Amino acid sequence: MSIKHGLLALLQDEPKYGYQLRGEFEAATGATWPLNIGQVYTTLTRLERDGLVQPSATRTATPEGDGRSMYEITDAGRTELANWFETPVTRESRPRDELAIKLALALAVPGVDVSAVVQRQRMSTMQSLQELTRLKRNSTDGEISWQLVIESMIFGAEAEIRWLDHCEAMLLRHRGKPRPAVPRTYDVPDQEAARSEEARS
Amino acid sequence: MSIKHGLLALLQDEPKYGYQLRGEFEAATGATWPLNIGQVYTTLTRLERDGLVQPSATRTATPEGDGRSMYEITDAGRTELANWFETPVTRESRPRDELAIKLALALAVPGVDVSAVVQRQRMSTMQSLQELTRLKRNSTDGEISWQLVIESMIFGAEAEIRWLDHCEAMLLRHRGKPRPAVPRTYDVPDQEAARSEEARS
DNA sequence: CGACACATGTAACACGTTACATGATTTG
DNA sequence: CAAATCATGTAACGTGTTACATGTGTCG
Repeated sequence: MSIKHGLLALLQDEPKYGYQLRGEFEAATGATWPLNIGQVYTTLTRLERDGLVQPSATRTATPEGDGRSMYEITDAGRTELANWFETPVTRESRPRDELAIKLALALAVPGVDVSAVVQRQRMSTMQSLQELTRLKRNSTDGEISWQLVIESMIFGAEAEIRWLDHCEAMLLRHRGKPRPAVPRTYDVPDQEAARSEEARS
Repeated sequence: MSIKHGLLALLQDEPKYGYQLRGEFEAATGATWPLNIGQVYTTLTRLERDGLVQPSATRTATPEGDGRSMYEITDAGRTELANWFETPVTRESRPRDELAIKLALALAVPGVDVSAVVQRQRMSTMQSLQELTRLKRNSTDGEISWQLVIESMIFGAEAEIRWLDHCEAMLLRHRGKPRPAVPRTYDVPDQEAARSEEARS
C-alpha cells in the first residue's frame, strides 16, 4: 500500500517514468529502504490495471519523447491519493509486529530463554540507534523529508529499547510464578469426553 | 514471517491442530491482531511443503484420533525456530513504515496540507492510545505475554505522537523556506542534451 | 571495445488475506 | 429441527520482492 500511493503522490504534478520515480522516491524517504527498480514497474503496471495511472501523451509531445515510458495520474488516481492523505494510518492497518509476537511466544512456550532473546534484541536495537543518529548527523539541512524519516526510526528504536527494558523488569517480577506463563484461554474441546457424556446420559 | 514462526513455536511441545493453534496464538498475542483461521491452514500447508512440520502420528495414537489433523514440528523446524529466537529483528527486516512514507511524500509534493495530515494522524493515534490503555487496565495479572504486546503498542503509539509533534515543530521552523522542500537529488539524465553535446563536438 | 549505468519489462515466488465449500458437533 | 460453532481445506487475490532478459547510452 505504501509504494503504490507513494508513486501516485510523485505523479501528482507531472508525468514521470520508472527510474525517475525510483530516484525521487528514494530522495524523499532516504536510502533507508532501497526501492528495487523492478518493483516500480510492477507497481506501475498494477496501477494502470486499476485505472489510477495511464501512459502519458507527454511521451511524444516533449523533445524527450524517446525510449522512456511516461505515466500520468488519472482522476481516479487523484481521488485515491487524496483519500490516502486524508485517512490516518491506524494500528489495525499496520502489519503485525514481529518482535512483539516473538517475545509473546517466547513467553508462551517453555524452554526458551526469554531474557537472552530480550538482551540480544536490545544489543541489536542499540546498534541500529547508533547508526541512525550517525545518519542524522551527516544529513544536510535541505533534506527535510528524509530527515523526518530517520527521526521516525530513531523514535521507534528508542521506544523499542524502553519496551525491552520494561519487559526485563516484568520478567524479573515474575520469577518462579506458576508454570503456564500464558494461560490456556483456549480450552481444547474434548470431543471424546463430550461423546462419553452424551452416551452416559 | 511472524505467523509462520509463531505456529512453529506453538508446536514445539506437542502436536496440535488448526483451531487449537489459532486459539493459543491469540491467547499469547491478545486479540489485537485477530488471526484468520484460513491463514492457519495455508501457513501449515506451506510449512509442511518446506519440511518444517509434518502430519502427526498422534492423530491415531490418542483416543481423540478423529477428524482433527494434528501437525508436529520436524527437526528442520526446530532448527528454524531456534534460529528465529536467536536472530534479532533488524530495522531492515521490518516492512516500510507507511506513516513515515506518507509524511515524507506529503512534504515532497506540493499542494498537500502537511499540517492537516499530521494533525489528523495525531488525533487518530491519541485515540488508539486511549483504547490501548483501557485494554491494559482491563487485563488480569495472569496474561503476561499479551500484556506485553499491548504495552509494545502503547510505547509505539507514544513514540509516534512525540514524532508527530516533532514534525509539526519542524514544519513551523521551515515556513517559507525555498519551494522544493525535497531536493531533486535525482537529476533526470537529459538524453537530448547529451546527444546535442555529442553532435557539437 | 568493454564495463557500467540507464531504462523497460516479465516471470516467478513469498506471505498475508479473504471468500467460499464442506461437513461434523453442539446447543437452544 | 435450526442455528451456531468447530474443523479442514481450497481458490484467488494483493502486495512486495527477486532474478532475469533485453536493449540503449556513456565513458575510460
